[in-house]
Amino acid sequence: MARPRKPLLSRDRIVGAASALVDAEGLDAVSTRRLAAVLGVSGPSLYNHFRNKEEILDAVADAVSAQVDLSMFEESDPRDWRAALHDWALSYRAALAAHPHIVPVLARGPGRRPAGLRVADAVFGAMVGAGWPPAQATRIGALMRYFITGSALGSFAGGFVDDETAYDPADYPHLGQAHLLADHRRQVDEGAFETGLRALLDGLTIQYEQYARPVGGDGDDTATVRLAPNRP
Amino acid sequence: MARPRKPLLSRDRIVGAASALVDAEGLDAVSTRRLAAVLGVSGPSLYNHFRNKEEILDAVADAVSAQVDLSMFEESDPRDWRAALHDWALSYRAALAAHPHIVPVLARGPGRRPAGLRVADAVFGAMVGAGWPPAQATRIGALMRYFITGSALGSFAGGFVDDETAYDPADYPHLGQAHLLADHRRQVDEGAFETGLRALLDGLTIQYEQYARPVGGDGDDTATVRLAPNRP
DNA sequence: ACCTGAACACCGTTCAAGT
DNA sequence: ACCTGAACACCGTTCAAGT
Repeated sequence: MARPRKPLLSRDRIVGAASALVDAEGLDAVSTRRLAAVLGVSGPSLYNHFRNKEEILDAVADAVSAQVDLSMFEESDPRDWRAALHDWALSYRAALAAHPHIVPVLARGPGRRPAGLRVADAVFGAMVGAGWPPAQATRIGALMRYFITGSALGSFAGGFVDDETAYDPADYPHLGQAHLLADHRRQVDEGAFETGLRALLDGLTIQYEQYARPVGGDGDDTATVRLAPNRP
Repeated sequence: MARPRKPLLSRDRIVGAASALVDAEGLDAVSTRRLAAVLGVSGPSLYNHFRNKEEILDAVADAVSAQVDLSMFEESDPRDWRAALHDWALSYRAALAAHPHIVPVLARGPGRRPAGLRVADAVFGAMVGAGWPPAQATRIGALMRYFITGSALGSFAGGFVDDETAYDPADYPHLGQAHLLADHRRQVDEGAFETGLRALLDGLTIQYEQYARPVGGDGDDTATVRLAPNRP
């Protein structure tokens, strides 16, 4: 059999199988040959639908970005930038946490991935709409990304080994309980994320009062922006 | 020739060559065979010094962690946790920015890497010494890691493509200038890092007043800790 | 257009053999 | 102890051939 009358493959089928493989066994488990085998075709068939393996993984990453809820940026009062950012961060993190193995691919930046770009666009637009100067809105999009992808990638607690003898008190005087972290992995990571997110939003609130005036307060929908020096 | 009277290889030589290869050509360029060729030996020789390729890359990552300055945690007044955290974050980011390709390996967590553990130990010890409750000190270590590694990994600006046609205004109404980001890559990333770091420290300062009282104010060097609920 | 098998230039790792 | 070549079981990708 050379070409079937109905195509065996589609971009969506390939992305679906690749996602499942990434979730189940990690990035390293994805080879074009294994992926093709799962799909019941031979390895080179994939190249009729994607230029190379990287493009397949990019599509998997973009499918995760597509899961991020952006509705809070449309619905809410533009003055509620803080609440919107908070809810978006939770949704973003939840999407990444559900597919941790693809995060390194996603963290490289939006590039040309449509869903990733929609996320960047929505955040930037909402912050500008809330009265942030564009340069600051760009920075907010970037720094939130740093924090969220960093938290999804690192799994601080999971990075420690569950082995009491691994952390000699003579070498690391304060890490006596570190081996316990592996157990409490989820709690520690979620606690750190919550604490960090709250700190970030509190800190940005302080900066907001220096950089901008909110928009739309009295039916005036143009941003009244006051530029302030970068360091107060 | 089978075994030379003086060893051709050492762990340090291997790590040095691997670091250079990672910096020059990225993670994917490091294969055991290429690395061995650079070192003038055959591929399997490396296995006399490291168990596998992953261990070599872990050692490269740890060499980067070893560059992080930790002196601010020893020298400073324990009450200056904020200044110490700030300076440490800059030093950490600088170390990662100098070797961006190894960041994905480093971001997986300290594991058993000695230098990475020294970093975690120093931060945790300093925060507890400054009066933070241990659970909060753990979270601070984690969230700072999230932010710093996320910023070193993502290069938000570098993630955009320098191509005016890539970001159609119909699809992404707010990304009209996005293709310019590639040019200003360093500025945007550094600006976002500074803004985020300041926000994080401002936010933590607010939380500090709820969680703890500073230590050593009147020659009393035990922490007086008041536990507060996680959400105020 | 879409799939195939064969082929090319690679991989990481094991292992017996050498000194 | 430390290096070697041979070998095994893989890779990603190209390409001519088939329908």
